[in-house]
Amino acid sequence: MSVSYAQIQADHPGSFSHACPTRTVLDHVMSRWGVLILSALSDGTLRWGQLCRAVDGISEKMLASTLRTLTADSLVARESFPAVPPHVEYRLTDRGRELMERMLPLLEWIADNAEEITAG
Amino acid sequence: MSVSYAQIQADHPGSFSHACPTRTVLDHVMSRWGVLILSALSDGTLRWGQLCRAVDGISEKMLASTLRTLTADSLVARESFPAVPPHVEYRLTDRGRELMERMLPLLEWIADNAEEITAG
DNA sequence: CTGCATCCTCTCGGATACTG
DNA sequence: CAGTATCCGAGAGGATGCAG
Repeated sequence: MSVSYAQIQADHPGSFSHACPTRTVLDHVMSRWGVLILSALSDGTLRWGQLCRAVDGISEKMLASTLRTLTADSLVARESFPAVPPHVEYRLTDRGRELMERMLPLLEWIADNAEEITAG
Repeated sequence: MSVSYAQIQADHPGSFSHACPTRTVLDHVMSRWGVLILSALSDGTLRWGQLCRAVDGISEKMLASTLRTLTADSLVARESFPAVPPHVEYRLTDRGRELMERMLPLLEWIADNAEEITAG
């Protein structure tokens, strides 16, 4: 049996309604930069500078802001190594990896179909 | 073999870079209201008024605007029945259904974990 | 019933400069 | 290297009113 939206709402009454936590998570995870940061980290640990380059076009401000949100949601873990110069690593948590397992098939489909969709 | 972000980018060079069509599709499909409208339609055809009620909290302006975007992307089909009063139906296209097949597992995970994430 | 037009607000997000 | 602080514009998005 494949999952249906009706089934999800039956299992979670009130899901995706206005004030539901799902809306908050949706906003964080499906945000413009959130998706791309999570995707970049899905290939492994990255440092700040590497992330800045991996996520094409992101500003330092949005990188900092989005990383704070994702870290607060325990989807991304931040590890700081006291050293000069500073060294900070970001990686997915187990929860973040679970999320990306479900996100990547979607991204693959988008990569496969984006050209045709925007050509329309 | 499970899909990886690196593999997606290997198959589609330049994917998810700044000016890539994937960015546009991402913005449409993962937009605040786009997800919810597509989800509501994944259970079947709905009329304007039903959609307005199904997507809790949406304004008429954003419903119209988002529907136009999704229709232009051929993810949603609009069918108008000449009658008084007007009768208009919206449903997923085949392309839209393909998309939602990959989106729903993600939404299910979010529904399962949202409470714990926002509690953090 | 199904929208479009207008106005207004507020947040996202870019640019730039600065710090430990 | 890894951020923070500040300013500012553009666009998302809400409320209201009106049209076919």
